[in-house]
Amino acid sequence: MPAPQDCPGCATPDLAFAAHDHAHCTADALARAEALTAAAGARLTPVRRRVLEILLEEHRALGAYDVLSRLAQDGYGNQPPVAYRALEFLVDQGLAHRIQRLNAFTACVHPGEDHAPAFLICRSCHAVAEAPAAQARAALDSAAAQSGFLVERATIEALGLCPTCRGQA
Amino acid sequence: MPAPQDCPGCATPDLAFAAHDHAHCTADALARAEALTAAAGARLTPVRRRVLEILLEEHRALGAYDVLSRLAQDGYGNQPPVAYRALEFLVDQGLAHRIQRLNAFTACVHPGEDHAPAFLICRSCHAVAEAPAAQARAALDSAAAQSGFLVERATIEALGLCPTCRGQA
DNA sequence: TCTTGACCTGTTATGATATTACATACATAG
DNA sequence: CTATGTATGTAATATCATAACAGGTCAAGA
Repeated sequence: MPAPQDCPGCATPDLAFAAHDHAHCTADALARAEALTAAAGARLTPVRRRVLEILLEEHRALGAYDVLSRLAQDGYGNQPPVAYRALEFLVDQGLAHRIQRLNAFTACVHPGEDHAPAFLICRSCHAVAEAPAAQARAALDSAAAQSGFLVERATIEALGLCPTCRGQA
Repeated sequence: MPAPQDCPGCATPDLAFAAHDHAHCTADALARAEALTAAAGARLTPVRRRVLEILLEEHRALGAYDVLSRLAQDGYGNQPPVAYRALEFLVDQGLAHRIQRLNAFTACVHPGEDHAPAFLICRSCHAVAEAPAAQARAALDSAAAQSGFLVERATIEALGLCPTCRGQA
């Protein structure tokens, strides 16, 4: 088995959007997933493994219900928790990412001004502040440019503790 | 009316989480909203104005249904589109932000490694790449630190065009 | 004045995403 | 072999979001 860096695939930023031996990356990733879960004392069961395969097969983000319908085709349970639980496991194990939203709105504190906001969301009191993120945005633009990707809109959110709640903890 | 920078409130990053004359910021923001919508030839109708007030009153992000239930208390319609439409208007006018996520999952391309991913999501072909965003993350951390906010988890997403789709456009 | 057309609001219905609660199966330590 | 913890299956329901259409308001122009 080649070392990870030998795989000329998805994990290499410049090649992420380019054609590459995707089957190779997939096999490689599955093998590493087996090793990592074993090392963590967790079990990469058939459903979980299949969900990871499904995610790896696609070069895009899948909704939980997309995953679920593919699982159902393979004879697994087709109720939402089946997919959500396997996905949660993979995220916990660092094998997948959840691209998430808050489903919420805040008033803009800089209306009428051109600005690149980042949102600081306190997980304790749920306060939200809008911080200036021009630098972070610039860094993102330049990282994207490495892959030839053109950023049109960016979402930068931080979940953590506000000063007040930090003081109380 | 004081100039915006005279308002010692929400819009000042260092003070965003600190105690301040919030009523002042609110009044100020509403006045500016009136001016901005008028200048844009748009109408800040009672529902829309009320929704902005509701968002401004809270120092946190509200779900559309939260907004809706407060609207209903004031005698406005209590069907989801009432809130969604007003919120959409405010976002279009730059008076509010929508904090959103994709509700989707991708396989991690760097499992087992400590990394700060940014997601590059092509709006045309829906491909998703995971780009290294250590710099953007560092910039975010430092912007947050200005307000005394401690970042635990960050979500950095870019919506735009991948190289392939750019070529086709 | 009347009409027209643009835009705003309300309502019904439905789609899409996510979780709770509980029942069953299964692996493995003792 | 059995008890325990963990994984999976299922039903029901909660939460978030949009499509489609009906009616109201208001201002510009005939």
